[in-house]
Amino acid sequence: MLPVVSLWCQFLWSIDVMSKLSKTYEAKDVEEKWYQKWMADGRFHNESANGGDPYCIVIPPPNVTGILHMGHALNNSIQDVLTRVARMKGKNTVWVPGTDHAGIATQNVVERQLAREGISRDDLGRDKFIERVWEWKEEYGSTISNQLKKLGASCDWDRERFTMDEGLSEAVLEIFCRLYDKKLIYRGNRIINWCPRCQTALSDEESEHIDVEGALYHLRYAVKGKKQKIVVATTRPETMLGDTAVAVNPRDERYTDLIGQMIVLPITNREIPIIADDYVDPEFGTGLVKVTPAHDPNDFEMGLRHELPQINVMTDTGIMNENAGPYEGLDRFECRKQLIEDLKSGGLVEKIDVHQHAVGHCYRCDTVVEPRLSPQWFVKMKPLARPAIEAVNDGRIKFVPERWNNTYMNWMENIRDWCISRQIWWGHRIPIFYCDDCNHEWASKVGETSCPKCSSANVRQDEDVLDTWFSSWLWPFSVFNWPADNNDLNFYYPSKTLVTGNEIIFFWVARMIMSGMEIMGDIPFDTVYIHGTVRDDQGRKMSKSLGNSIDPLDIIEKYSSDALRFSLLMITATGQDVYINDEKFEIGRNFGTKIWNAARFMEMHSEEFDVSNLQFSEDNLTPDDQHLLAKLNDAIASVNDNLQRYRFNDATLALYDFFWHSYCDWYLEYAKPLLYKGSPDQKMHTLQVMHFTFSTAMRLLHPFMPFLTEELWLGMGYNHTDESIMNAPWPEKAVAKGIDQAIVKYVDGKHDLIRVGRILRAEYNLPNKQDAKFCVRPVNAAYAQQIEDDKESIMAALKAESIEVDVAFAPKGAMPSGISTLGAVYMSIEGLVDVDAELEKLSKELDEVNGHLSNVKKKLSNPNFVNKAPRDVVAVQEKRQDELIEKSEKIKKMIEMLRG
RNA sequence: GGGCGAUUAGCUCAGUUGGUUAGAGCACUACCUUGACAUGGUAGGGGUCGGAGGUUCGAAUCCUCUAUCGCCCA
Repeated sequence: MLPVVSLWCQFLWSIDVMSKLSKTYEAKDVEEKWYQKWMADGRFHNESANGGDPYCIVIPPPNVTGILHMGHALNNSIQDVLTRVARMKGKNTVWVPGTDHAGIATQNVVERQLAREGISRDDLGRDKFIERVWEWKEEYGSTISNQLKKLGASCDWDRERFTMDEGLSEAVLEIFCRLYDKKLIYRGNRIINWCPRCQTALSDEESEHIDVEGALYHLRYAVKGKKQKIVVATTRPETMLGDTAVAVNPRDERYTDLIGQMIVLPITNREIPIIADDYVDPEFGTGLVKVTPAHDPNDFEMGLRHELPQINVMTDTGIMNENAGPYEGLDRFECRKQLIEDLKSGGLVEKIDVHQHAVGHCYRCDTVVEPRLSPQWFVKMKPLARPAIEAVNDGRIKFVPERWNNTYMNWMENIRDWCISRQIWWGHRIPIFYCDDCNHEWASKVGETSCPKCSSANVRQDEDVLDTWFSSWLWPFSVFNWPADNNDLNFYYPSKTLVTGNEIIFFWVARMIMSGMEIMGDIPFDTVYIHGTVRDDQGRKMSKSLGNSIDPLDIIEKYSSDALRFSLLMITATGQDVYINDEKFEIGRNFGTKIWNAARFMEMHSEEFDVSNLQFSEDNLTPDDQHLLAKLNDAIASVNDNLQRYRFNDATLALYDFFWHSYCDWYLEYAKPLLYKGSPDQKMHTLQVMHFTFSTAMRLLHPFMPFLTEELWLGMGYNHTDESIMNAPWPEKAVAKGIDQAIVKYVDGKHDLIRVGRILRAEYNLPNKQDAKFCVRPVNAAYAQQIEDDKESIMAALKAESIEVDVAFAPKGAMPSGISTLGAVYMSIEGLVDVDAELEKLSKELDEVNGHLSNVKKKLSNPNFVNKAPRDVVAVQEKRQDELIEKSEKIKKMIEMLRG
């Protein structure tokens, strides 16, 4: 037993000596460790007093009841990238987090909790109930914030806000009173969307229209005093109990003689008039519509025009009331069934058609919404919309992608008043007071006990609370303690970019722009980046009921937070919906592993190396050094450019490609012989280039993979300059000089040459261990010299025993060969060359080249092309023609040699 | 009914102002456990860009029509 253990320990020890970095990357420990450290060091926090260039993002506050889903993960990964980049650029950066109180949702949660205890909120009473909600909030309300921390979100948690906290409540009351006094908030008896389950009004936006297969019922109504029956079509027959007219279009000649006659309603036998109104669409149904002013918004308007009575036939729980006659007490859908049965037996149903239509559903509980006549509070939107439309029209605020402008404009230009009162208890209570003695009504931010008009103590506050969005539309300035005049607000407002999904453009984005313009007189943010919706791999929205959601926390557990972030950003094309499955996250994990192992490799060779000196001499740069540094500069340019355009997928792709291919596949392999067998000077120089490049790449990658990069920043010792990579300088422009583009081009050619050589090896199934001899016939003397100078590294890449470089090289016998941009490559192998296979390969290649060539020739011989195409396009084709001719000639010569 | 988006390799998606015979990742095939990495390496097969028409010297890219799917609004 013992010897085995000791051997094992020895083995572990030897690995330990090789590298301080562990063999595998333990994401879980690393991520937890660094987040705690960043928090403890206060790295997410900033203050206006520190001055500088402000950069502020406000988080779209998730519901306090929420748990992190993939949409949040994407949304916050994007914000974190923007925030971390700004911070590294040295801006005074603040990302304000927080949650909203989600009135209906939270109330539902707590009511369910009470139900389990066998009590209702009414048993408890308003004050006690609110206490319970606060208790719930204290216990569970920080769930989503904690989950955001696992994601690595660098929010300024010292500034975390809640829409019901004192400061934000103050802002809500202040705004309400201001708008009330400006007559922009009013009370009206109108048709609103009523949720019979939540027993509250909803705004138009909160009623989600879902296409359902319903029925169009054709009902027969009797004309008074005649045997004639007319037919009306309706999707909600139960509302006929509240009909107060039947309407036709005045231009509909079929029914001209009916106008002014009376109808006797079935069941209730009430008499109602036939009226003429332009609203009626003669094409729909029979061209006759029943009018129910208390249960339909259009009928309501019609009712006002014709002074029709309004008969409400339901209670607020969706049960038929005393106006429903025999159906009193029945549920609305039960009533519908029963009523149709009764009408059928009376021969009063002409037909029932299958009918596709959109039915409003409560966005919180999915219950079918009932349009209902009810006194509610509204915000008058048209005056608020005007400046908000302007702000987008003149470009002060821009949407990315631009097409959302249209969606925004369309909604804003047809905006309707916003119903803000909710018949629930959890929320900001409407600050309106009524005097029961003199009927005075007024708004006040403080609790009132006497009437300012008649001094009566008989006053009471409105029972309703405000829509949750009435607090979140103030978010960009209320989080900075508006209305109190303060430095933070002056400094950080307006914020920079709002990052959100398209589903809350109306709910939230548009309203924030309106409140910003109205209250602050300035835009709340200058850019609105709308990202796509995260769906499952069948394109379905992720939802609990479908059971198709992927929990980001599971992904973090399985692959790491860095992997989650990087993968999400890499597969999310700008503004397009993103389809995910578990496997997608392997991209990020594998990339992280690749980086980790590259770091271990460097570290193994850096024992004698001082990372505090990364200054390499520009005169000593080898062609491969220059190539790597050129690619690094390209990556920096690409990442910056794509970030600016919100093309996160292209930014991550540039990082991925640079690191995996330029750094690992080419440079690291190039460096191996130098590090293992080179002179101390060569080794020193190579490590300088490697560490310089790696440390720059880590900084460029940090906003996307914050944890891994921080771990390596420390692990590699780069923290001697900046303690945390979070505060290290962001690579904004080219970082390396001394690069000759001709040499970069040569290295591209060298890579091509190596590729051609490898193909030759593969074609002859040469085992890895078997060395091969190569001959190269360069296209010119300059390349010949460069290849000669570079022979060692090319030989290593090709596992070649020797390389003969000769501009006049002619194979003595049959040799496998290929064409690279630097010149022809021949492989000398022992034994038989498969001449037929070589000939076939070469003739295939010749066909391909000739195919290209004939295309190019066709273009160039077309006078229209030569005359009309831009000169540089023609020049490209001409150059290409020359190259193709040359290549074609070469292949022909090779074929001849093989045959000869 | 109005608006928007999608349709490109077996799968998931890029392709930015029209200009080399269309790219990536995954999956697949062959070879490779070489002293960073098999969560890896090397090489390879695979699509003519939903369909039709048009504009143009030239179209995956622009226009029209059309089909299918999805989203938003009424």
